[in-house]
Amino acid sequence: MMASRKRGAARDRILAAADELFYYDGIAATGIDAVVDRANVALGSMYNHFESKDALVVAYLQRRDQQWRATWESTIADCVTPYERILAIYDALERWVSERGAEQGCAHVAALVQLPPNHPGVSVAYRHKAYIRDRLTELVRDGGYSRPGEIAGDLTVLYEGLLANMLVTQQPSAVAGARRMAAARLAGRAASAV
Amino acid sequence: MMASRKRGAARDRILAAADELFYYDGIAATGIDAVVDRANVALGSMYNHFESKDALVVAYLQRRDQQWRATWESTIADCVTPYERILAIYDALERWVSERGAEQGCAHVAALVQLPPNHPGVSVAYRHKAYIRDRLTELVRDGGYSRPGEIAGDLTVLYEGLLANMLVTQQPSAVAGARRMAAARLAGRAASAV
DNA sequence: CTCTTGCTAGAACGCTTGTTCTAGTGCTAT
DNA sequence: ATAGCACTAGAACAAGCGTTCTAGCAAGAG
Repeated sequence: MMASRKRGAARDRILAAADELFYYDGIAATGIDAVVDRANVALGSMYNHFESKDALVVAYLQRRDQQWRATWESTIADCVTPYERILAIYDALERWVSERGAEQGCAHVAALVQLPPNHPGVSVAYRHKAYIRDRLTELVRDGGYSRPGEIAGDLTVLYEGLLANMLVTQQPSAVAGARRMAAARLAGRAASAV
Repeated sequence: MMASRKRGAARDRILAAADELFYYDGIAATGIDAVVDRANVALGSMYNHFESKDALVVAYLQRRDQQWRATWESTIADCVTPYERILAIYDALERWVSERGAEQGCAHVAALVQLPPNHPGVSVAYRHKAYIRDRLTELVRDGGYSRPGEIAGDLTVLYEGLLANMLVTQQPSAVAGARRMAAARLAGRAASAV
C-alpha cells in the first residue's frame, strides 16, 4: 500500500483535458470520449477516478474555483492599502487572462447556462459567485467604506461585465476602463443620488 | 392565394415555445420534441416551417434581437436629452426585465456559450452585440462626448454585467447601481487617468 | 518470481436526439 | 361539393451519448 506508483497521474491529465474541452467547447458539447482521447487515458481509467461525467464536471468547476481564488488572494496579498486590495480583483483578472486566457468568459456562468438546475455543478457555480461577492464585501468593509454590500454589488457587476465582454469581444481590452469605473465608485462620486 | 387562413399561426406558437424553452432550459438541452409538445404542434409542422433545429435557433435569436431593439428604441424615443438617451439602455433593461424577466441573463451570450463556433446562430449573436455597441457609440457621440468609443465600451461592460448578474443572483436589483456608475462615467469623473 | 493493482483497448448496452416518412383529417377557396 | 393545403399522429432510422463490462498488460511490493 502507501503511495504506490505515480498514483493520480492519469487523474491530473483527465482534469487538465476536461478543463480545456469543457471551457472552450462547452460542457454538454464535449463527450467523455473526447476527454479520454485528449488525456491519453483509457475510458475505464476515467470511470475509476470519477464516478460519472457529472462528477467530472463538478471537479472541473471546483478546480477552476480554487485556481481563481489562489490568483486573486495572491494579488490581494501584494497590495499595501485597503483601497488597492479592493481593486485587486481587476488586476487579478488581468493577470489571469494574460496567463490563461478567458475567451469564453466565466466558466461558472457558462455552467449556469449549460447545466440543468438539479445538476450538482450548479451549486458549485453559485457558491463560487457567492464567495466572490462575500470576499469583495469584506474587502470593502475593511476599507472603511459605508454600505459595503452596495459597493461590492456594483463592483461585482463590473467584474461580471468584464468576463461577459471578453466572451463577446474576444479580447480583454475593457479591464482598464472597468477598473477606473470601480475606482470612481469607491471615490463616492457615484454613490450620491443620481 | 392571398392571405389564406391563419397562415403561420402554428409558426408563431412554435417560436413562442422555442423562446421559452431555449431561454430557460438551454438550447442544447431542449429537444425538438419538447418544443413541438409545448407548441401543441405536430412534428411535421415544425419541419414545414423550419428547415432544421439550427434554423429554429437562428429564428429564436433573431426574434429576441428584434424585440430588444424595439423596446430599447422605444425607450430612447421617450427621452428628451441626449444624456437621457444614452442612459436609456438601463431603463430599457429594467422595463424588459419587469415585463419578461431575465433570470437566465442574455440569450445571445448564452448562445455563444452553448453553440459550436460554426453554428449559424453564433453570427446572429455577434451581430446583436455589435449592434448594441454601435448604437451606444452613436448615442454617446450625439451627446457631444469625446472618445465616444471608449465611453460606449465602458457602458457596454456595465450592461453586460447587469445581465450576467441577473443570471447569478436571480434578481434585477443591481440596475440602479449600474445606471449611477454609467452616469458617473458620463460626468467624466472616471475618464481622467487613474 | 508472483501477486496485486492501476492501466489499456475496445466491444456492447440502452437511451436520447434530429430527421424523414407515411397516412389520415379538416378547413378554405373556388 | 370538391380539390388543395396545412395540419395531425406516430412510426422508423441513423447517429451520438454516457455507462458498463471483459480481457490483457506492465510494474512495484511481498
